[in-house]
Amino acid sequence: MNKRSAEETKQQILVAARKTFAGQGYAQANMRRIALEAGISVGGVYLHFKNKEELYQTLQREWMDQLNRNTINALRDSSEPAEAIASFITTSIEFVRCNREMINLTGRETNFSFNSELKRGFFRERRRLIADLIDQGIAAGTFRPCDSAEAARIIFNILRGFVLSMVIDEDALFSPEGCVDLVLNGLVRREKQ
Amino acid sequence: MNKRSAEETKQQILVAARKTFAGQGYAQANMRRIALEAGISVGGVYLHFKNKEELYQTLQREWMDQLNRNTINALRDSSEPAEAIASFITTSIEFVRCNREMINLTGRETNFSFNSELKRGFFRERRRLIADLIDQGIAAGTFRPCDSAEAARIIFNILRGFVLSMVIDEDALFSPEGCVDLVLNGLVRREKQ
DNA sequence: GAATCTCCTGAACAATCGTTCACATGAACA
DNA sequence: TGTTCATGTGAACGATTGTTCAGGAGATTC
Repeated sequence: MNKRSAEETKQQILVAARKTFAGQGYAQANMRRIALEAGISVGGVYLHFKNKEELYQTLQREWMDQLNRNTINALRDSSEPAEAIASFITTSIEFVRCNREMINLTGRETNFSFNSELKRGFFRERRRLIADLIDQGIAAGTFRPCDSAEAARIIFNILRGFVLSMVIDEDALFSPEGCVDLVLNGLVRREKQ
Repeated sequence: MNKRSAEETKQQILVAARKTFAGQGYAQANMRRIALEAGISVGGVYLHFKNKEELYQTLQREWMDQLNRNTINALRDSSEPAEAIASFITTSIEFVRCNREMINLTGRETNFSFNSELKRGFFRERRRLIADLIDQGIAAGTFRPCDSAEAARIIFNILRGFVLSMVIDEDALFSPEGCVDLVLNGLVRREKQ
C-alpha cells in the first residue's frame, strides 16, 4: 500500500476538496469524488476529517487567513487615506482574481448556516476596517464628512458583487482602478480641482 | 376529489415553489415538499411542469419581468441624469427589499448553467441601461467624462452585492440614499460647490 | 347512461449520497 | 518474531431524491 504521512494525506485531501467543491459546489461535490481526486478511499477521508462539513469549514478558514494577511501587508505601506482605500480595494480584487478556486467555493454557497456564522464575523471585521479608513480620511480633511459606516457597507458590497460576478458572469467584472476612481470621486463633475 | 382548474393549480404550485425554493435553496427543496405545500400530489406537479428545472425557470422569468416593468416606470419620470441614476438605484433596492422570496431564490443559486444563461442576458441589459444613463449625464455636462461602461459595471455590482447581503447577512445592507450619494459624489471632499 | 377528456394520486423505481465498520497493511518497537 | 498502532480499504447501510406510470375520479358531451 502506498502509505503517506497523515499530514501529507490531509493536505492532498484539502487540495482535492478545494478543486471539487469549487467545480461543483458543496451540494454536488461528493465524498467519493474528493477521495478519488485525493488518491485515497472514502473511508480514508473520514479518518482525517469528521465529515463533509468540517472539510468545507477548513477550506473556508484557510482563505480568510490568507486575505487577512494580504490586507494587513497592503495597508502597512499606505499613509494617505485615499491611498489606503485604494489599497484595500485593489488588494481585495487582486486576491479574488488570484484565488478563483477559493472564490468559486465561497461565492457559490450561500445556503449553510454553519457557513454563515464564520463568514459573517469575518466580513463584519472587514467593514469595520473600511469605516476606520474613511474616518481617518474625514479627520484628515481629505474626505468630506459622511456616514463612514454606511459608506463602508457600500464599498464592501461592491467587492461582494465582484465575487459573485466572478462566479456567475465575468462580463460584469470591473478594474480596481475604475472602482477606486468612482468611490473616491463619484460621477458628478467637480467644479474646480 | 377537490378539483381546481388547471391554471389555478399551476399558480398554487408556483406559490409553493417560490416559498420552498426561497426557504431551502434549489438543491434542498424537493418536489414532494413543493407538492405538499401546493396541496397536490407529486405526480400532479409533473402534470403542470416538465420537471424541477422548468419550475425554477418559470419563477426566474417572473421576477425579471416585474423588475423590468418597475424600472421602466421609474425612469419615465426622471429627466436629469443624476435623478435617473438615483431612480435606478432606488428602484432596484426597493424591488429587492419588497421581494425577499424571489431574491432568496435567486441570490442563493449561483450554480446552474441553465440558470446563468437567462440571468446573464438580463443583467447585461441592465448594465447597458446604466451606461446609457451615465453617457447622457456626460453629454449634458453634469457628469465628468469617464468610462461609462466601467462605471455601470461598478454600480451594477453594488446592487449585486446588496442582493447577496440580503441573503447571507443583513448587517451589510445599506440605504438607497447613501448609495446614491456615494456614487454621485464620491468620498473625496469637493473644493468648491 | 355511456364515452371521453381533464386533472389528479401515490406507490414504485432508479440513482445518488454521507457515513460506517469489519478488515487489511506496513512500520515501529519489544 | 510477535505485538501494537497508525493508516487505509471499499462493500454495505440507510436515507433522500427526481421522475414515472398504472390507475382513478369528476366533469362534459353525446
